[in-house]
Amino acid sequence: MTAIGWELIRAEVLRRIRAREWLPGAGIPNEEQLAREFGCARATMNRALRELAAAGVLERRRKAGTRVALHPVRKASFDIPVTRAEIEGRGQRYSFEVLREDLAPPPPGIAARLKWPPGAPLLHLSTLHRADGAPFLYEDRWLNLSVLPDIPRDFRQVSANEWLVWNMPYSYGDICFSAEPATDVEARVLGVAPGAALFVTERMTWVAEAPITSVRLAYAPGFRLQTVL
Amino acid sequence: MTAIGWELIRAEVLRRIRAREWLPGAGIPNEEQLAREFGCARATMNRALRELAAAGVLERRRKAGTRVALHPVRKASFDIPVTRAEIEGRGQRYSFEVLREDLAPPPPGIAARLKWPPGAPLLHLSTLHRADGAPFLYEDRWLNLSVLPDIPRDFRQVSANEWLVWNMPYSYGDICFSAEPATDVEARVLGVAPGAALFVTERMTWVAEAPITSVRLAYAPGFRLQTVL
DNA sequence: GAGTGGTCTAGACCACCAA
DNA sequence: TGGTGGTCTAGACCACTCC
Repeated sequence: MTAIGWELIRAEVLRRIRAREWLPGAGIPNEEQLAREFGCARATMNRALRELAAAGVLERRRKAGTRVALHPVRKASFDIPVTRAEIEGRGQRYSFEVLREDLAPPPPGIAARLKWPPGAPLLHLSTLHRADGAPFLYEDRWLNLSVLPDIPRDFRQVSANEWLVWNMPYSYGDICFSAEPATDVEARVLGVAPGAALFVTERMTWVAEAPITSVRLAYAPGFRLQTVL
Repeated sequence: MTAIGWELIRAEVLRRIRAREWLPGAGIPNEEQLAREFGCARATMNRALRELAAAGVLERRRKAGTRVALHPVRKASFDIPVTRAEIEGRGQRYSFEVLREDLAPPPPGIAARLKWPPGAPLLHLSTLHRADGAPFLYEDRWLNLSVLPDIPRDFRQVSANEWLVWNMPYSYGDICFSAEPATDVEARVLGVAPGAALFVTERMTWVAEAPITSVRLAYAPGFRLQTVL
């Protein structure tokens, strides 16, 4: 039973917590003691406990030691695939259609959140993504051309979504999910009644202090975002 | 200047990727070579590259080596707080009200997903959570009493939500987000029009093969789930 | 078969922070 | 100020997988 993998150790620690052998809020032995008990090196014990701390199960502080989290925060995480991959991953045929493409100043709300000077123009793109020909997602996007030098002439061959992933990857931003009634435009494009409940994703993306894009994705009814805890 | 060794290395590797010094799809030097270049131990290099691989920036395979991810998958993650904490965290006053509490067989769909014998009863709880007195969240929950021995007589003093986090933590399950039109019950309870767009969360929770609870959370309009990329 | 990442070890030093 | 976790090292063996 020597040389146990850190994953086995993590599993055993988690078992003790779930089995109430170690109670929420109570401290557990320190790394050195546990390493001796499990017959492994301290670094291996550290790896196992670190992973559990990252998952929110344990709380670790120098000197204070390691304790079972009192208020375990459930952390959910999921992947955000490119729309093409999302649809093709379901075994459906992907297509898209650019509905609008022009230069215009963004509405004040979007300009403010992008910290974009009011009145200055951005590229405004509206795209409908289809799965097996049926409307799947309506994308309303504002693009900052000044940080996108090699931007394509038009986005009719490659969707903006995909182009950005290929050409401006590893940017950062925030994302927000909500349920909203379909606007008239969304209703018409997606083929639903105005006011229908739509799952909406809004993203703002940046690279090095410069705003790249603000996008609103309105999914056709039936869309579900699923993950495991 | 509080950055640690492996974090600095990770940052430099990420910089090279963003700066196109290492191109998507192309391989990068192996751990040993990079460790020599950065003047660190191979274990330190491994830590930095492992973190980037976990973030979806790098793809690593034995023998094949490490390459910059061709299709960087955006991974979003967020915390799911207890409802009380969520409301109090906004500086609002939390209260809740149990609208219904009885024993009944769950509807077939829920029974099937819980792998629960059809016709066998579960505890059915409906709770309205309020923020500053205004309806915030309608919770419709099915609880498996047989794995919850010390369950409270009633849930009027502590919400089921909170009791479960305290007494059955570290369970696992899945979670699903969608936008749905308000049912008649939800509309009446939340004070919105039937069919209004509601953000809905559905969770199934298990402990060691035994279903604990299935819950549907319908948020009042205006709710937004936010996180960073 | 051989090259690469994944992991483990034993020891060491350091940063942090509660006592 | 001492105990604890965070990290680094140098070396080693192993598992996987491409050639």
